[in-house]
Amino acid sequence: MAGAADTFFTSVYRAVRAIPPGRVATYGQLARWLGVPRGARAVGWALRALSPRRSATVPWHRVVAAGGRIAVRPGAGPDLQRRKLRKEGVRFRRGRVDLARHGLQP
DNA sequence: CGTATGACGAGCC
DNA sequence: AGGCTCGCCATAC
Repeated sequence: MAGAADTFFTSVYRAVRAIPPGRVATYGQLARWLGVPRGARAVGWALRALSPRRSATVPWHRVVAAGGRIAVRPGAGPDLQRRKLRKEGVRFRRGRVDLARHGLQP
């Protein structure tokens, strides 16, 4: 059912939207969902391409790097993302998300 | 169509 | 533990 409009990017956004509040997913995990086990970087590329307007409709802050680390993004520090997650009740452990507690499959 | 890019990940030192 | 290198993938040019 993947039409021309249903690109990899679109799939990524849809997957990210499926992440429930208070939980997080890693880039690699999302890549697996999309059927591309080693496409973590591609997922990152998709989120990077997210326009400010679009980012308002995609819970990008629920996507973290392996080990619960906050990936370094261009033009913005990790503070914003940490704040958003914290607001959803996500706990941090030495600056990293506690995946055991907030991961998709706890 | 070949090269470069990047919000990654795993391995190695 | 912390930092560097290499591999992978989907776009951009």
